[in-house]
Amino acid sequence: MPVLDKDTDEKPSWADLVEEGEEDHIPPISEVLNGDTKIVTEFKRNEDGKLLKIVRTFKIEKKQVSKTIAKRKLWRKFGDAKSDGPGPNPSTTTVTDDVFLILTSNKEDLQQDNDDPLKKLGQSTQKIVQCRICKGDHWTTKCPYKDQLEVIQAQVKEDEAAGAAGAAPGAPGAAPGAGEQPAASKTGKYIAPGLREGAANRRGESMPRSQRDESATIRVTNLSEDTRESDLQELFRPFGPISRIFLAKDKITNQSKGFAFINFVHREDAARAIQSVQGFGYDHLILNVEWAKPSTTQQ
DNA sequence: GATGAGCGG
Repeated sequence: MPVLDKDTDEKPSWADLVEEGEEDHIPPISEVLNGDTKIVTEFKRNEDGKLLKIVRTFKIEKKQVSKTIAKRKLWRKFGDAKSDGPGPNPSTTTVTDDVFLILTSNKEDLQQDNDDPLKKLGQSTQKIVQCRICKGDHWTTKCPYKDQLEVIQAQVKEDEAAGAAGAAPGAPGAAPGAGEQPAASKTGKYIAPGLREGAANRRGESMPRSQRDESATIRVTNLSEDTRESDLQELFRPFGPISRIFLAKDKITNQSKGFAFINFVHREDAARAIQSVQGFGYDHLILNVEWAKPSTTQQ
């Protein structure tokens, strides 16, 4: 900018004045290129006023520098480095190794990511999920053997409790980590106590179904769009304790879909609710209430 | 006229 240039030319900064005063007879820093070596010669005055010549030799690695970056060498320096020559001043600047950024969104990388799973699947379009129980291609929670697993877990828990109480003579695996190995079959595969030969079938004895009890769930349809969960709560509370209310809503718009599920604690209460609220006029609409079918994901 | 959502790995 011409205006700035004028200013700086006419009124050098205090720092520059001091520098100039000190440097009156000091030759400027110079760089000489000699093949792949750069020799930088600098003169300095030490504390005693003696002139020192500092020669630094740099080995230049041949690199491809883009034109845009090379142009920066021509930029006018400012501040304390105003009088420095082009390029980095070795007395104030350390040039380190290049740091390369690894861009993970690289197209090639993405391509590779796509390739790998395909290889794994052996060109099939199979789902990638694998059941931990039976190795089938469904989630573990959807496994047909899941109930059995529940029994195993329940049995293990029971045994742990029995062992901790110090009772139950002959109960194996008193506590995990007690140095005792769990009982193993001839094949070395672990078999839960409840499933071992001679064990009584105690399926479902101690553990309640992990799934929500849907036997006391009713479905309410023909709700007006501005019905809220709290409204349903008020409407059905008189019949008995409610464990859950689900009002179907559009995930994105949050708009009510006009039907809801009410989980009562007691099935009798649910039955009475159906009896009473069925055909009930609510918000200019007539409600429809009936037993809910188990949800799609219920087993 | 509509039978929920989302969690894992």
